Amino acid sequence: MTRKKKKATIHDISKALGFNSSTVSRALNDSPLIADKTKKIILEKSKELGYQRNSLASKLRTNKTKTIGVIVPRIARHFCSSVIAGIEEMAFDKGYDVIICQSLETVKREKKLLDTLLANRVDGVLIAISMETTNFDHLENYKNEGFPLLFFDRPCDIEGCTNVVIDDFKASFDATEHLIRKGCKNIVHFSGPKTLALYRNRWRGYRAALEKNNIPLNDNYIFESKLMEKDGVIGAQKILSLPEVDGVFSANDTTAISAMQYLKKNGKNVPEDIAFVGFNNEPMSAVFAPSLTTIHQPGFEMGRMASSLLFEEIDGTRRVKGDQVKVLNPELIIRDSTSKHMLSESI
Amino acid sequence: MTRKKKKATIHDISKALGFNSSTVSRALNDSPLIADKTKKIILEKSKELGYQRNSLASKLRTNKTKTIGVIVPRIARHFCSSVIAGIEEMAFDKGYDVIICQSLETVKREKKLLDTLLANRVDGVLIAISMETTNFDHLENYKNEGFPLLFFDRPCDIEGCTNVVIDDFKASFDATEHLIRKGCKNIVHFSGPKTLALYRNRWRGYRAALEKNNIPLNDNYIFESKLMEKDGVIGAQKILSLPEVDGVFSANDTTAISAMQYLKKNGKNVPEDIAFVGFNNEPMSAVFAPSLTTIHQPGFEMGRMASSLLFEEIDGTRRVKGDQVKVLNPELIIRDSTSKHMLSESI
DNA sequence: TTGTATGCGTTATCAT
DNA sequence: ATGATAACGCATACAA
Repeated sequence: MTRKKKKATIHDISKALGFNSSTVSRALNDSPLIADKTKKIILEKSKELGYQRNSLASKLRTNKTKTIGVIVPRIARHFCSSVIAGIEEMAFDKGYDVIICQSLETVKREKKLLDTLLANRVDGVLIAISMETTNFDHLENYKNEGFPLLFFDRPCDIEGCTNVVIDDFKASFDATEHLIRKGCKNIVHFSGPKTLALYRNRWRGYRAALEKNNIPLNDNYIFESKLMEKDGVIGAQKILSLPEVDGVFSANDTTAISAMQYLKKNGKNVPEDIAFVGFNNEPMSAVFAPSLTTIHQPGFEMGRMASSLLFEEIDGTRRVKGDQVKVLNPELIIRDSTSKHMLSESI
Repeated sequence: MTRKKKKATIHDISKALGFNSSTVSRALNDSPLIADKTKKIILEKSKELGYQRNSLASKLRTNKTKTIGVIVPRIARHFCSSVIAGIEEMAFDKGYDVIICQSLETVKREKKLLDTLLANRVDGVLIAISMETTNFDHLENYKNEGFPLLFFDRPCDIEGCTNVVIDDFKASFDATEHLIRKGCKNIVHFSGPKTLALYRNRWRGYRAALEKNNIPLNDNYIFESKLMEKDGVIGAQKILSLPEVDGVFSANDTTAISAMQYLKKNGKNVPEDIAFVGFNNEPMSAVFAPSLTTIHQPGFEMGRMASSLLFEEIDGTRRVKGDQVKVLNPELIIRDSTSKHMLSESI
């Protein structure tokens, strides 16, 4: 256990060899100006001395970090980690590093993370805003300064933003109509905070499907929450007091599964008594009994798309004028939680 | 959409106010040397100009980044994200930033990430090595240079390392003995690569439990793989050709669940025909039918412990001489996948 | 309490 | 093809 050694610098290499430090720098950057044999000598010596470039100095000098930041609500969520995988793949191809951060659904952390990323002069940021984020000032400031900031999954309404999202309206419309086709007449909707455009869109899709099928809207059937596990229990309890309810469209899987568990324990059968459709296609949903019909979102694709747009903005190859929206297509995954064989289905 | 503006520096503030830039620097760092009213003026102006400290310059100058790196195999894994939560909490208290990275279980990425972290001069690194990592050279070099590098979950055998782990031997012993008590006589073990000490320990625990209970060891019952989903299917297929098998101890939940699914589809009942114990307590395991008996690891606690030790090493308050191991206690979570009511249980 | 001068390690712009 | 020098933005030792 040696004591912490001082790191070798290009000056150490230059002194050891008699070359000037700028020659060393150029050689280490594989500049075409430097003779091959010189490069070889310098590279060897640098290995010998255990040289490792100080990125801080380099970034400070060049004013480029070749690094982007990503802020997601929670890295553990399947959808988030898919998006991250897509981003990392794209970034790798472009030679960029990625700093992953989680806001844990709080604005406070979101602000702090954004500040830290910018203090570290990342070249751009991709963000899925937190559930608490209703005021966009902290984002708008940076956006107005011309900083490459791009939103995915949860769109942001401020001017001049690029949003990469899935078609939440259509997905929810399809999900709800699927329940209706399965014979459901009294469909509850587990909604997230309607302060988020995302959840407003899902709610609108639900309503549109009911309207189109001449099913009266009932405000008592909209349960708004943060869609945590406990909210599923609360939702299930409310449902038990509404015996006519025969279907649930939940804006995420976690809450749907939690509700199904509670209902099963309390003598309700899924899908026979109540059918369920979730959202997100968490791995858990395929494995729960009954497996959950849900919406699959192309997370990996979204990550690739969002980062590729961000890189265009960073490189200046994309002119950003006014709002831009890229919409990806979600997919309804039909499973057992809606496998009723009811009369209406064959009509 | 304004064009990218140049960021304000302490010099801009100093010029605007007539103070020297070092006064500005001190004021922004809330130095006690600076008069309160001066501080106030400088702070106001800095806000007006939208000043934001350039961390790169600051870090370069001070040779301290107040940042640690964490490398985990996959951020999506429940256990990993629990550890990260613990690390982030501890780091927040100490005023450190955390850079999260995933090796995706490959040495290549692991090396690259470690290099990037060190090029960015993080103050220390916490790592759970990848499954492929059998050669520790890339880690040993840094360790030998006195760099604060600390291992968690998957211990590292190189000299002078601190490892924060759970008692994998005991957990596996308990898991296996639990199966034995439930009447299992022919117990298969799904093992990870035995090149990892972690999986060797789990395998040893399994063997020790069999030996203690006078159950002959059978090498055909050890299925070694990378414990992916597909390995569960392969394992299940092998089991179908071994009709005497009545129990499985799997070194992770994913593989166990995948195997249970396959067996169920092929007419085997769990736990009646074959009982299962997994490892990791993934959320999915509570939700699968039958729910999976498994080992819960205190991830959050491990994260707090590991980071707290790392900070001691960074601060120099901990003398690191020779190997150190911190062992946390896992917990057997008994669920339906081992709920046999067999004769032997009541003996 | 504030100012002056210097350097962290790198790269870019000159010059040779 | 290589060298000399300045500058990126900040923090600190020293001076006043």
